[in-house]
Amino acid sequence: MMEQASGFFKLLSEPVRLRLVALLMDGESHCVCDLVSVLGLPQSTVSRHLSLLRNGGLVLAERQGTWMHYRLNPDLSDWQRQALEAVRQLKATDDQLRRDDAALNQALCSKGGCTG
Amino acid sequence: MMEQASGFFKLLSEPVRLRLVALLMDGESHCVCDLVSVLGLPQSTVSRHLSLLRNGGLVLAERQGTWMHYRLNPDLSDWQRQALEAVRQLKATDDQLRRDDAALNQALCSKGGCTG
DNA sequence: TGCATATATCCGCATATCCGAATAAAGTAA
DNA sequence: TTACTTTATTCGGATATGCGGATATATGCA
Repeated sequence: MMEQASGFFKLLSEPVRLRLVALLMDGESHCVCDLVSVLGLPQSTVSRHLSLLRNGGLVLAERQGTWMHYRLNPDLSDWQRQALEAVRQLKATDDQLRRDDAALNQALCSKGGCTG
Repeated sequence: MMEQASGFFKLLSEPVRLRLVALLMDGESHCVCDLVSVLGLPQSTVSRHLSLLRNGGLVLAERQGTWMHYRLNPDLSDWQRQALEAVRQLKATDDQLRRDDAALNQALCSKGGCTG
C-alpha cells in the first residue's frame, strides 16, 4: 500500500501531469485535443501522461464518439482527496495553473470545445 | 513555482522518503541513527534521502553534539501543509507506516533514543 | 594527539523516466 | 471500401534517480 501511495505522489510530481490534474479539477470532462491546445505540448506527450494518470486510477476516460473524454476519478480514497485539496489550493495562487485554467475556459467558450 | 510544486510531490513520491516524512510527523526531532534503525536500511541511503528532504525545504536539521536531529519544517506553505495532512491520514491506515511509528516509539522508550 | 561514534558525500552501476516524431489503432462519414 | 479525425502506442536516445559500499567529515572524549 505504501507503494501505491508513493505512486500517487509520483503522478503529481511531474509538471505536465500536475497541470493536467489541476485542469481536470473543475469537475468536467475534457477531450484530449482541448487539453493539448491548453498545454501547448505535442499530442503524444499529453496522451502518454493521461494514460499514466488513468493507469494510476487518478482519472477516468470515457469514449464519446471520436473523442476521448477525461475527468477526475470521483471515487478516490480519503487521503487522496485530501492531497488533491492541496492541489486545489496551489491552483489558486500558481500563475501557470491559473493561466491554464483561463485558457481552458476560453477554449470552451469560443469554440464549444473542439466540437466534442 | 510549478516546478517547485512538482518537486515537493517528487519528494513524497519515493517510499523511503514518504516513510521518513511520516515518521517525522510526530512533531519531534529524531537523530539519523534512530531513523536508520526504524527503516532498516543502510545509513548512507537514509542520509541521502534526508538530505534531499532538507534541500527541498521539507525538513530542518539541527546539530546536537554528535547527533544530527531532523524534524519537519514548521513553516511550510498552506498547500504544502494540506498535502502533509493527506500523509497523516494515510499514516492512520497504512500498515507499513504504522509499523514504522511503533518501532520508533519503542526505540525511544527502550533506549532513550540512541542516547541522543 | 588518537580513537570512537555519527553523519555526509562520493562513486560506479542499474534502472526508471521523459521526450516527441513516427506509426498504429479506433471511430466517423462519404 | 476510402478518406479523414482523434487518440494511443512504439521507438531510440537523453537524462534522472536510486542503491549501498567505501570514504570523508565532524564531533566528543581520553
